[in-house]
Amino acid sequence: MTIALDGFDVKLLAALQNNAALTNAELGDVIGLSASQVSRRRQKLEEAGIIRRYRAALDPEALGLMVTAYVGVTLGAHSRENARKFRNMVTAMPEVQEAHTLTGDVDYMLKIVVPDLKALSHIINDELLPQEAVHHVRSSIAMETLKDDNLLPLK
Amino acid sequence: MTIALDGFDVKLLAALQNNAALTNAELGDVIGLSASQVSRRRQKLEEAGIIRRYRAALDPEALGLMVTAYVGVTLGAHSRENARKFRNMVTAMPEVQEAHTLTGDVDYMLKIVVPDLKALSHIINDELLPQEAVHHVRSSIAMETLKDDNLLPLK
DNA sequence: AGTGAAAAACAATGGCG
DNA sequence: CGCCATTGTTTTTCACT
Repeated sequence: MTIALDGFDVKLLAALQNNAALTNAELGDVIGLSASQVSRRRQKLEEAGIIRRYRAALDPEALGLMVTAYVGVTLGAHSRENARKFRNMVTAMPEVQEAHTLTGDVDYMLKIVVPDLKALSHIINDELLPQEAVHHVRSSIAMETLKDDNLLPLK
Repeated sequence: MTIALDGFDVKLLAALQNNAALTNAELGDVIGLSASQVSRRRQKLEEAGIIRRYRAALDPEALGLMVTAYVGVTLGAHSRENARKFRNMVTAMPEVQEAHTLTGDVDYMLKIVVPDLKALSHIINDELLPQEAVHHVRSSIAMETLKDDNLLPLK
């Protein structure tokens, strides 16, 4: 399942994560390859799972999603069962964009996107805090987003 | 530039952010519309900027990017010029996936993806801290990522 | 606002150098 | 890996409701 990537592959991946709407011929122009070779390499990269999926990136504000927040969650009683329930819950919540366990004094960091502060308050007070495992929640609201492209750095 | 979205549009956007590789005919099956209507609506949504771009989502680990970190940055001397330089710098850094100004005691939160801890250390010590505006940096490393799909919640 | 069919563009494959 | 030709799909446009 693993694969050796050469310079063409890396360039192709970089181009595709920037703009997956390019045709194989256009991609070929950018990276210096023929369209048919681009097609073959793409298939390999998709099969190998290096390209996970293709996605449309949407404008949150145009969809009324005005609030992005980072929510740090500290768990209290570290029972396996409660922790498991908490993890299942955040994974299933559509407002949770990202969820990671972190080093440091906060157990989990959630990135949450919602229409307004009322919706954020609802999530914190009515969904997160009632969980048995949750001891403490601390939210910070993004006032300004300088960058949010989530483009991986490819050399 | 603004547009009225009906139920078809919302379903179409939801389907496209999940999987932009679907053909218009497949999308039509999912949302209950003919391929030609899907094509017309897509064009509208693209022109209106609601669909910002199409992207390939890549597997970070397959590309050797093993470390995700959240770095909170506190600025010291709040001179406009130093803050501007800081903002330009983080915006230009490819390792910075996201950068937001936050409410609370941390001025900026950066999501950073790098190959290893050495690269993270380099960014913090040799790029961030030498900036005049930067007073304090605190990094937390993601030990486990439960969710990282960045799919917007569409009702 | 929608369908269905035609025309144009594109992707994917195979053969050859 | 480039180039070319072929085939099948897909997108887009058009006529019509």
